[in-house]
Amino acid sequence: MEKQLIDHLNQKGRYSQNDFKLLETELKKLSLKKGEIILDEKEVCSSIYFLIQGTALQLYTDDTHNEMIIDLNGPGDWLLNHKSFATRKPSEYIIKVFNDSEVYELSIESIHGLIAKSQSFFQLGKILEESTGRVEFFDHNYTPDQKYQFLMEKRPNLLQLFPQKIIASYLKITPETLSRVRNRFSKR
Amino acid sequence: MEKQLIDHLNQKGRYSQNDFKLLETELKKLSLKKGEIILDEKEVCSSIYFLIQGTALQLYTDDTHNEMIIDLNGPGDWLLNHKSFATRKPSEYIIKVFNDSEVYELSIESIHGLIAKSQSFFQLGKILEESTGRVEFFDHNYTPDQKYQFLMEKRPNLLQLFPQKIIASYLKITPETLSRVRNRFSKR
DNA sequence: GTTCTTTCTTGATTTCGATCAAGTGCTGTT
DNA sequence: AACAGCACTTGATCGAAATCAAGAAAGAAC
Repeated sequence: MEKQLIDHLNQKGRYSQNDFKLLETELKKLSLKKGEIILDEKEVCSSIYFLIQGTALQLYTDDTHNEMIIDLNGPGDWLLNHKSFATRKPSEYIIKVFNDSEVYELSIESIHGLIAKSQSFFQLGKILEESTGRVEFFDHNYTPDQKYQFLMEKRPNLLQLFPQKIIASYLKITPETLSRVRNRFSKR
Repeated sequence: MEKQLIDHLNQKGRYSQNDFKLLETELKKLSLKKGEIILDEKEVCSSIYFLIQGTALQLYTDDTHNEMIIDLNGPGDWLLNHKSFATRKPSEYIIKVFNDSEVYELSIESIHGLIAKSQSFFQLGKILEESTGRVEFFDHNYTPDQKYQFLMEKRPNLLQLFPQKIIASYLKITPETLSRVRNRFSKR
């Protein structure tokens, strides 16, 4: 099992050596090519994925065929649609990798099995709930500057991982505006 | 137990007569005066509340002391902070009633007890996940007109239950703009 | 009832980000 | 090296919603 996941779990909770052994047998490592889809629209989210390497985005296509990006992810993030996972109903959005990526897949059945064997795995629920990386610019009515600041503070790695037009789309601003924001920030 | 809750549960899942009996013993009925706080900031959300009568709002105060309304609720809605409830960490926002209200309180201990007695109560998890009434204007960059349309379609009752300045705040638009939107819609 | 307060409406003005447009620079391909 | 294609920058213009301002309407208090 990758050190990355071990560190992540140790940081978020308490797991024994035996827990890691149990977990290891359930993980499936997948290598995905740029653009491959992890969870398609209308599909039920029945696994969670730990992003070891690469990048992923979560998006949907609205009525006017715009791709609306609702989350960006980098190494160490969990990929799943909470709502679909919990309700067993079709996902309203797509999760796909943006670059060639490596992920661990952990199915819902595996999770149930693990919990049956060790109570430690109850902690997974909390991790998932916490780790919606997703910054809520959305609740507020933030200005482009505030949104960018937020990203710099909360998820600076994303700024390195994605081109600006993707960042701009995620922030719901135009690439031109993002360019001007960055220009302003660089002069501070 | 109020018919309202029975109907709600029957509509969302399958419960036996006995389930209802079990549930009834765990419910605590509370009468709240206008403005009373159900879940305060920094408090852990350790109960869920079914709003029988009245109205409630969920909000937080940002750095510049504006009250940011993130959800509005009417009779038949569940009140809770999912994230705080799941992670057992302090809530980032407040839930309070807007008018004199009646609610059923169901504690997390009660829920665990109920699930131990009847598997039916697993369904509660799904209900809660589904019933974030919360419309996501936030993911999109909707215009005032689109936001209002959304509300009319998805949660028309809110328009009757709250004054326009509250609605406007929820939609992140000014009361002036809301007034103009309504004027436009009335002429269609 | 009358007054006081708050909500809502309507109009005029301003402002910020989108759009339109052109140019620069980088990367990969042949 | 030359070119094509794409990402990013920079400037000019436009437009929609915020802000500013005043008045009308609806409630609450007396």
